[in-house]
Amino acid sequence: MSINKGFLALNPPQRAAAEQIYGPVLILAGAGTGKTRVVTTRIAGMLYNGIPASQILAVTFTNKAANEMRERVSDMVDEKMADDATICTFHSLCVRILRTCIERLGYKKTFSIYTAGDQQGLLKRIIVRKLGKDESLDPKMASMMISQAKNTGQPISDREDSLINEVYQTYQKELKQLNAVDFDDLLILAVRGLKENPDIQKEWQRRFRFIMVDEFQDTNHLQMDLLRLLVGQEQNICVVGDDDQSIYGWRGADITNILDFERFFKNPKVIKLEENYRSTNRILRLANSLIRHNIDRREKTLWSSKGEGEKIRVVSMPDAETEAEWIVSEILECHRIDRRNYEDIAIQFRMNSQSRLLEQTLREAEIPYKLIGGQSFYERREIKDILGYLGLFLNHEDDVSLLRVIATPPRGIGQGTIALATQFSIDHQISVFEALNDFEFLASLTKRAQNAIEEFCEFIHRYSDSAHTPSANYATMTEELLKEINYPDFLKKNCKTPEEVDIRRKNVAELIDGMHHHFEKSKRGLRGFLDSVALMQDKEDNDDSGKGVSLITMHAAKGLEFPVAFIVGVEDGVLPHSRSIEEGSRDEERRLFYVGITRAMEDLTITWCHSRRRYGDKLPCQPSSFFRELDKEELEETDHEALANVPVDEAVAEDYFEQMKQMLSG
DNA sequence: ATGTACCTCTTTTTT
DNA sequence: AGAGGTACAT
Repeated sequence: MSINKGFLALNPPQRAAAEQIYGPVLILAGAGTGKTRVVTTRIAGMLYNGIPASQILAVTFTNKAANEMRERVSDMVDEKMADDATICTFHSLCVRILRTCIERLGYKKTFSIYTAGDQQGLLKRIIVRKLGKDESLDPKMASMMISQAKNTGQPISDREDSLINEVYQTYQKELKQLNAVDFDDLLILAVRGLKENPDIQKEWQRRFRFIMVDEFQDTNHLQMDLLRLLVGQEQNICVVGDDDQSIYGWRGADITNILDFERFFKNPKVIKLEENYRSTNRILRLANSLIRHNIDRREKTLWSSKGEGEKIRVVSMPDAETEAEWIVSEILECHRIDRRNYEDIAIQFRMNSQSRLLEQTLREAEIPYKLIGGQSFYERREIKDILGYLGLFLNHEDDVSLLRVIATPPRGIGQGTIALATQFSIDHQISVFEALNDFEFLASLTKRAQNAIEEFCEFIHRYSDSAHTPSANYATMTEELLKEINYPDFLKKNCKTPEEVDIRRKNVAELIDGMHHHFEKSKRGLRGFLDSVALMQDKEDNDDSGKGVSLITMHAAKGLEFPVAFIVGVEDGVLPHSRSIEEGSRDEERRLFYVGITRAMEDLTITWCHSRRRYGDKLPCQPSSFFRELDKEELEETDHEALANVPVDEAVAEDYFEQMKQMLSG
């Protein structure tokens, strides 16, 4: 699309938002109101008007969103014109800042980025060391509390001598010794780097004259600090968001950033986008009726010119098994009769564990599906193993990676030896790798263990050398590495089924492919590859490129749209989730449901179950209390019993006949 | 050092 | 019901 056509395609408020490039701008963009179109047209327009791309910064939350934005901008202007614009996530922006100035904060330039998995591994070790085997503190819980403390700047506990506080202190100290930072540190350190070094701050301020932020309702306190440090005198900041879609409060997102935007940036131009281009009016009215029950919000009323549409079906089910089977039969009918593509259909749920049953049922019906979210590609064991090796090559202080790979595959260094090395490293305040290279430590071991360790160290040193050579092809190096440690055999041994071997092999091959690709495309070397991998929490390469029905959490569905949508398991305790009720975040659950509803373009079906398996046994359920808040006018409520007694639809029968004929003639 | 059998805990949501 | 971790046996 050309830039002129781009502007012509915008409605008046959208165009106003795209044309206002100076001063603070707040765009309140309701669901489906074309905010991405506005942002991309805005950037393209700036480029077209001669603003150098290098002065433009657009920040998103996911890599997927960043890539999409870059592509759409490129489509509108001359190729290459957009190349110099910085379009990236908050976290990768911070990495870019830190790779140039982290030494001023007392870290080494070679620092590693720890993912959630690495972080929990470290926390677990600390907790076990402090409390012995019967740890009474869940590492996951600890990581959440630490993240909370880091993001809000509040103390982690009201008591300074509390266990969690001690764990937190130790964790932070050890991270630094490991020459590693976690996700939250990326933000904290970048903010500190800018705050404490006015020269650096000036440099980045000068660099980005125009700043844009997508999904602004998801920003937390630190991200706001970062933005305020980056925005220069001219105050050219434009944020886009929807307070009604703020669903990441549990991760520290601060909804007041958008509700009180004026407090941070004076006299902003506020533009509301309320024309929805996605859904029928029935769907929008249903969504409006629900979200009205939230008090603290910027009033918006979505409308569309898409007509009324069908009523929203609410169906009650005896149990989740029946629910899955019924939805599958609906999907089949939708595909065969209405000639819908499977890609047009999504099943949304509150928690990932709900997907299992749906997956199984879809598989049995031979309907293709893609599971979006779930375990990230980079969290898979085989991938973590390989990345562990590579991370260790670049950062010998990275104990977490070392401990991960030292016995993977086993090489004659057993648990006992590893425990001794860890203890020695703690006693002498050195890394485990240094301990393994320490003469005094080696002398305390059996000859056999000494040999195994010596061989391991030689191996690490050898690969570290080539890993540090910038011109060396790290993809090829990794292939050699895998051959040398005989990883394929190790994989085969550790898989239960041949299919599993196949999947894991494919994953490894995909990783290597990715490395080759990165090596040819990017100049940032192995470190750059590992950085981008660590920040690739979202799963864009994963599954959403495939074909089929989408299985997706409502969180992951934000920003997507589907002609036909199902929301399953809408019961008290699931949506709203029981944990959220305890935490008093019912409003956020309501917004989550709102997000789910507004994904639907034409057809929306909501189901709930009278009973559901939990931890193995069946428990009775109540329909979600949110049903009371929905406008009954837009609903068509039935239960499964009633539906099951309806005779086979004539159209269905006809379709089967048609299929038979095709089979016979084909 | 590796494999097996039992035991535990799990279910929010994820950059 | 399933996964992952631990303990014990080989």
